[in-house]
Amino acid sequence: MSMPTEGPTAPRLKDVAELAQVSVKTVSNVVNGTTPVAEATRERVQRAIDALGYHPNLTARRLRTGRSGVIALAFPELPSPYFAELAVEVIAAARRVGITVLMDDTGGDPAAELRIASGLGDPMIDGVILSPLGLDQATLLSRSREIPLVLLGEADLGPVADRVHIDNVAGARAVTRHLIDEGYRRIAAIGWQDPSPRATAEQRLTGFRTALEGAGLTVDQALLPPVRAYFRPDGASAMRRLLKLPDRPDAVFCFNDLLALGALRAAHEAGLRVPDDIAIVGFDDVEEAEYAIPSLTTVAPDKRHIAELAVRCLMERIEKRYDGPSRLITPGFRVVVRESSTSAR
Amino acid sequence: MSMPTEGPTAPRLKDVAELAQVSVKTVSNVVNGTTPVAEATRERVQRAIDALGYHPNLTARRLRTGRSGVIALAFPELPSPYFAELAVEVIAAARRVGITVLMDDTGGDPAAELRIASGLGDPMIDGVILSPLGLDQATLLSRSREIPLVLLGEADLGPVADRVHIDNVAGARAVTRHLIDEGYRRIAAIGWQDPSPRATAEQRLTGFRTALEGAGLTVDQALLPPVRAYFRPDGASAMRRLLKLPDRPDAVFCFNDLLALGALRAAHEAGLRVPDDIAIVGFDDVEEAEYAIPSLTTVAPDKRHIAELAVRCLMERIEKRYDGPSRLITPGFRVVVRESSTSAR
DNA sequence: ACCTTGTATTCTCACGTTGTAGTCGCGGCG
DNA sequence: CGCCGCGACTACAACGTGAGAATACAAGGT
Repeated sequence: MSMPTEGPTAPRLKDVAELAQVSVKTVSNVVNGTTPVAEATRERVQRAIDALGYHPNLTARRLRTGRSGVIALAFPELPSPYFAELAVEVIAAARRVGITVLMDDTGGDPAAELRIASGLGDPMIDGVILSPLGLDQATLLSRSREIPLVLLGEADLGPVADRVHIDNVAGARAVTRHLIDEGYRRIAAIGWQDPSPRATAEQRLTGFRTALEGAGLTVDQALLPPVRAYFRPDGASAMRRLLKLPDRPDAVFCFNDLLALGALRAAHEAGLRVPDDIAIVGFDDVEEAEYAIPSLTTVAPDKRHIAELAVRCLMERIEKRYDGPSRLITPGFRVVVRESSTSAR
Repeated sequence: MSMPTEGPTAPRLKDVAELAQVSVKTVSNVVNGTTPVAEATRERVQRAIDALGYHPNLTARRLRTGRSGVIALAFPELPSPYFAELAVEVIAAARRVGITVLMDDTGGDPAAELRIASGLGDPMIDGVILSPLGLDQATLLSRSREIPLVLLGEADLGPVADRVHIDNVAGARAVTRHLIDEGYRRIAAIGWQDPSPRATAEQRLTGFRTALEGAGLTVDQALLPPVRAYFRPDGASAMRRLLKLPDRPDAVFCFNDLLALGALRAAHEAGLRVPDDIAIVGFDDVEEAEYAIPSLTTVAPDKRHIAELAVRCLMERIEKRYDGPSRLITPGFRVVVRESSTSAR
C-alpha cells in the first residue's frame, strides 16, 4: 500500500454498499438515479449514506465519466462590489442545480483569461463562466481546449460562446434621460477610455449620446474626460478635471458606480454639494450605492437573474442538451433613483 | 465505449510508451523523476512526449495519489469587502503553489461552518481555510472527519487547528490611542454585542478599554451601544443612538470599517461634520475606506501576508511536512491615519 | 565460470467510480 | 408445467496514473 495513511479515510461507495448489504453499483444507482431502484432498497442505502456521511469522490467520477460537477467562475476583479455580489448569486444558482463553483480572479489579464477559458485552471472543470476584460476575439479563438463557456458582460467576442449581458445602451440612455427629466442640461460622462475603449465604454457612451441628442442637447467633447480604469481613483481624477473647466457641468453620468463614488468624493473635496450643485449617477447598483453620501442614483441589473441564466445556459452546454449556435441573452434592468440626482430644482 | 467522444483523444502515457518503445512506468519515471532513467532512454521518451504533445492527466494523477489539489475557503459573508479582498489574496497565494480554491459562504451559521471544517463541502477537498463566526470549540471538536484546517481570525477554538490572525487587542488599542493623541476625550465604541459577543467584539473592546484607561479616561457604558451584526446599517443605527445622548461623544471607534461607514452616513444625516464635530475610525482597511467622504482612519492588516501564511501553513499540513502541535501565527498591522480623525484642533 | 551487487526497466495492481452485460427470482401466459 | 419476460440487482471491466515487487542485464569479485 502506497497511499498516505490518514486516520479515518473518507467513506467510499464500497463502504456504503457493505453497510447497506447491497452491491457497489446499486449505491451508485441510488446516488445518481440512473437506474430505478426498489423503494425499500433505496431507503436502506440512503440511511447508510447518511450514517457514513458519504460524499462522491469527484476525481474518480471525473476520471470515469469525464464530468466532475464543478464549474469555474472568473472575474477580472473579485473585490469589486459588482463582481462580488454577482459571484454570490452565481454560487447560489449553481448550488440549486447541484453544481460546485470554483472562483478565480484574472485581474483582466488576457493570458489569465485565456487560461481560464481553456479550462486549464483545473483539469477537473466541466465548464467556465467568464467575465472577460482584456481578452479579444482572436485570442479567445486560440484556446487550447474547447470546454463549455459562457461569457458575462458586454464584450462581444464573436460566436464562440453563449453570452449573458444587459442592454448597456438602453441602460445608459435611460439614466441619462432621467438626468434630463430632472432639469439638468450640461451633462458630462465619466468612463470613456482613450485609446482602446472597452466595449462597456463604447456602449454606455452610445446610450448617453442617444439620450442627449434625443433631447436636442449637444455632446460637448470637453465633458467626456477619459479614464484609465473603472475604480474610485479614476472617477475622482476625472471629476477633478471636469471641475477645472471654465463652464463646469451640472450633472455627471459615471459608467459604473465605483467611478461615481470617486466622483462624489472629488465633488465633496471641491466643496460642491450633490445634487444641488452637481448631480452624479452611476451604473451597476452595488450595495454601497445605497449607503453613499448622498445615496447614488444608478442603473440596476438583476444580478440574481443574470446568474441564473448564465448557469442554466452553461449546464445546457455541458449536458449537451443544447448544441446549437451561440446564444445572446439580455435580461432587463431598472433605473433606481436616489438622492444624488434629485435636487428640488 | 461510454466516454463522451470528443474529437481527438488526448495522448496518454501508454501512447508515449508505445512510440518510445518502453513501458508505461518508464515514461512515468521520466515525467516524475521518481526513479533514475538511463540517459539514452530518457531522451527517447522525451522526444516521444514532445512529438505527441503529451500532458499528464491530472485527474487520473489525483485519483492515484489521493489528493485533489483543491482547498476550500469559507467566509461568513463573501461580499463583505474585507473578506472579498482577503479571498483574492488567498486565491493568488494558492495559485502560486498550484492549488485551486473552492470558495464558500457560510453565513456565519455554525452548522455550515462545521460542515466545511469537516471537509464535507462538495468535492474532494485536501484542506480547509475557514474564517469562523458562529462555530464554538466543542462543536468543532465533533467534526466527523479530520482534514487539515487553518482558521482565520480571532476566534480561539482551542488547539485543534493552526490559526492566522492579527493582534486585535493591540490594533484596537493603537487606533484608540491615536484618537486620544488627536485630542478627543469623550470616545465611544460601536461594535459591542449583547448578549453573546463574538471574540472580535471582546478583543477590540479590551484594546479600546486598555487605551482609555492607560490615558486616565473612564469608559462610559452609555458610549458602548450594542449592535446585531457588523454591516453598514448596524453602524448607522448605533450612531443614531449615540447622537441622541444628552452628552454626545466627540469620537467613535467602530469595530470594523462597514460599521464606520454606516456611522459616517448617520453623522452626515444628523448634519455633523467629520472630523470637526465628531471623529470616526474603523478597523480592516477595506479599499472603500480610502474613498469614503471623509476618508477613513483605520487599522490595516496585511491581507496578502495573512493569505500567504494561511496557505503555506495548510500546505505543510496537507503534504505532511509539518505534523506538530497547532500553531498560532500573528502577522503585524498598521494604523492608517486619514481624514476622519484629524481635525485641526 | 559463477555468484553477488546494483541499476535499469517491466509487470501488476489499485485509486473510486460508472456503463455494459449479465444473473436471479417471480408472475403470467401458452 | 415450463418458458418467457421483466424488474431489480450484481459482477466485471475500464478510465490514466503511480508505486512496489519482480525481472533483466551488466560489471566486478572470487
